[in-house]
Amino acid sequence: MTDSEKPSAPAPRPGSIAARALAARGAPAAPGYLDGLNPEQRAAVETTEGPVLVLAGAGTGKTRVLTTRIAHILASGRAYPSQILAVTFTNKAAREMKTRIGLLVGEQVEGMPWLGTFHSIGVKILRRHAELVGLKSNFTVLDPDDQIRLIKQLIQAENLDDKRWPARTFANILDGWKNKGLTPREIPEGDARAFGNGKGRKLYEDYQARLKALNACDFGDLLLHPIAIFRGHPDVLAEYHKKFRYMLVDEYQDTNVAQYLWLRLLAQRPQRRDAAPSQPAPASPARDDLGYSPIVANSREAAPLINLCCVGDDDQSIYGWRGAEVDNILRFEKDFPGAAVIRLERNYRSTAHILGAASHLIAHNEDRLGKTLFTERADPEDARVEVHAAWDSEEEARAIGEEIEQLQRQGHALNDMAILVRASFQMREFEDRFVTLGLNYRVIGGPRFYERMEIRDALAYFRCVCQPADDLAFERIVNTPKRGLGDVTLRLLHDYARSRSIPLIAAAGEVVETEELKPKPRLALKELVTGMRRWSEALGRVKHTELAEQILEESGYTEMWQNDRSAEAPGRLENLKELIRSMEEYESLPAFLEHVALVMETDQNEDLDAVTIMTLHSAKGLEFEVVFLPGWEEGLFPHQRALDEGGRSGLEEERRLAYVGITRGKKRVKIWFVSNRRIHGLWQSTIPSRFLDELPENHVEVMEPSTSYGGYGASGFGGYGASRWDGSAGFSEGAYHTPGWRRAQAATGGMGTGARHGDGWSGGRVRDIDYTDDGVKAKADRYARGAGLGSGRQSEAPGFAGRMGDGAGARRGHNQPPRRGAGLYSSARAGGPREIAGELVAKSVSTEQSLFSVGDRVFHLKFGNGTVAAVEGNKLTVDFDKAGQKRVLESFVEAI
DNA sequence: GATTAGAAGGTTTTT
DNA sequence: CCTTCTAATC
Repeated sequence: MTDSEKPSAPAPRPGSIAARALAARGAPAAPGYLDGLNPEQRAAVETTEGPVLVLAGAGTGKTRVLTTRIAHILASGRAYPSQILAVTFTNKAAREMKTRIGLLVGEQVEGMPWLGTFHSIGVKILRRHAELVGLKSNFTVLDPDDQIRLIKQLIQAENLDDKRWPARTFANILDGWKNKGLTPREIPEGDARAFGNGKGRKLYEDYQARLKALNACDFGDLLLHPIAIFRGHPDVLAEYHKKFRYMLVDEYQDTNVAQYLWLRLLAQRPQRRDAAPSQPAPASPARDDLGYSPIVANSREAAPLINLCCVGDDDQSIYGWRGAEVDNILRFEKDFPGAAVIRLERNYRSTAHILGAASHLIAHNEDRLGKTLFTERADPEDARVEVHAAWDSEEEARAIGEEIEQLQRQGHALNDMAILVRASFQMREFEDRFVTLGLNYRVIGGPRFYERMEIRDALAYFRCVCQPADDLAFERIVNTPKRGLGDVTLRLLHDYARSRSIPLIAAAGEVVETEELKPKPRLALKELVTGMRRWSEALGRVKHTELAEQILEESGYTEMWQNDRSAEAPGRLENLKELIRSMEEYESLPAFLEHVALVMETDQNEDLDAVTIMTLHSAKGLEFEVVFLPGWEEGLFPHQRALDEGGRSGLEEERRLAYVGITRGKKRVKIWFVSNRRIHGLWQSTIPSRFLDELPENHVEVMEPSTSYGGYGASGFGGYGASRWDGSAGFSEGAYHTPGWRRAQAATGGMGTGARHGDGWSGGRVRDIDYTDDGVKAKADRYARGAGLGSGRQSEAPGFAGRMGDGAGARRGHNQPPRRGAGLYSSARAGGPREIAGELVAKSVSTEQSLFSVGDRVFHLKFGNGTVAAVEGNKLTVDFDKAGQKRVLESFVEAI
């Protein structure tokens, strides 16, 4: 045990006279840290004993409660810092918590070794007992990339076609199993059969065996191994039972089954009478089958106290798709009978309109514990939640850009504004627009620093040096830079290593002494091997930052990039320097490596004033004065795939996402939807999201389209006919059946609930953007240089020549969205019949004979009358009288 | 072994 | 449409 407990002077036993005395002492004059808490928050802080569930709605001071609670436990002498287990999901949350506790209790926070993420605490526990699961305590934590490479090897070893059975897919399946806390033996038979010709279970077993051989584990194992240890070694578990007096869990709604089991093992003390603390879990992940009886807290006899406090918000559970079990939070009271449930509903963040809109929306969900946020702020000046329509996504970006500029002119900081999108492909249009506007923006969630190729290569070198058994790292760098050590050499090394059961590096060391390799590769390998030996030997002797530099120099890695002519090379070298710099804070190379494995993140430059663009998922927990929510269209949001695969609960999760989005706004929330969006390069008609119809009329304002683009459709909502807001049309609860909904359907040619969108939506990536740590600058520079670094993208920014005006299509090339309405622009453009590929595509190509033939006159709801120019299956090419030539689906037109 | 053409596939993501 | 990865070249 490394932490600084003082067993000689235990904290007063809760409930003891000393404890009560302490509490009483605090009672008359409440300590300062309790000031300013509302009654519910205060209850959440002061109910220290027994299980507590705090349902903390968005913006209700959740973190404050958590940190104050810890401060209170410490200040009242209930426990020492080292006796508190406080778990979060992200490093960021852990860091913030630590800082804020520090503000309350000062130095004491430094004595809290058990404040961290599930995974970092898992690592800590595992390092202490690694040998119990067959690892050495200096095991490596594999990152997903290594994991996939390893799985690929295994799939090939099984003689499976790695095309048909992609490693990535198996990695996902594996992840799912581990999220559920399942060991190879426990996975459902069906699952096991479904992958790789029934070899799923075998692959899982092989994978685990391989990890053990590599002295490594993956992220999932950081939870699963401790669970196995706790189950198999009651003495170890007891040690932790004794240690942790108070447990706190943040974002409880995001916990998966494995995390639940982990927590439960720690929280559940053995009962006196039926002393069976650890029962084996059966194969099924279903909670009721796990063999746990509810924990009876503070029950008669000696059942020890479980001072577990979980904080969460079922309405913000948005990670079901990656294994989170909302059910964990919904069942808390059953799991822990007698639990105190405290609701925090007083919101300090948003206006009444925003809260009203969010609450009304989320009320459409059935699976929830039910909370209603309220605020005391009542400012008649507060803006309602705005709903805007745009013709297409380009206009959406343009209009939002304009609005942001206007807000900026009014004195708002860009830092106070955010654009929250459902899917990352939506970001691009905003980026493009902002670049042409010269508007600073920052993208959250791009490729992370530690995921960059050069960084991963460098780390692989370090890993080889620190952990000679790390074959994966060795494989990564054996021929980087190019040394002429290709497949042949590697295969030989593998065979050699396997036959002797030694790691690759060791094998390499031996092979170079033999005649097995040709002179050239032999020499190259020898140089690498001697380098490794030299570096390993220098490990404790030379300062780690210097050693790191030395490794990169001597291996030729730095040189490789110096000789690289490509545009990215300088940036990569810069990143390598940054890597070395960031090592300063750590004591040694191994210490740094551990940090890297768990904390895959880069600090964003927050000094710069910039609009934030990010996904709704990554926005959870944040707040902004002004929030833009674009893309509220069926199929995109709610996402088609969530609907298809998740059914009602999928829809509910999407709705929670919408709720999260709205509740990020403090002052203003502006929702947008468009009528046409480009999906996979093809333009598709879209219909407004059902969530729009679930917003309450009295908190929402439907905005008229700005004048320059107006003129389409009869009402404000482009082309969709009247919406429920602009008439006296009644407002009913039925999500699918509001007048607006039905009209929208009718107006788009009877497109169902997205069914026609084929197999889903998606889009390009923003990944090519070569962000340095400061995304904003990198992107701007790239355009400033004129020479595009990436592929295609720069072709869309025509030089910079003439900022594209706001008029329609400065950039419209041959792929255009359908022109709006009755061809506003149809004859305005220069030259001849334009090639218009505005395609409305359905994947379900009917083989039937078309009802139409060339020359037929047809009518299309959006494009008006036209003449059929060509027929191709169920797709027609139509020369519209006003809108030009388009390809449309037969079902979208009718004969006239 | 490096370059290049073609195919596949394209929600959300932390650790 | 656009990116990414693999297979087929030189």
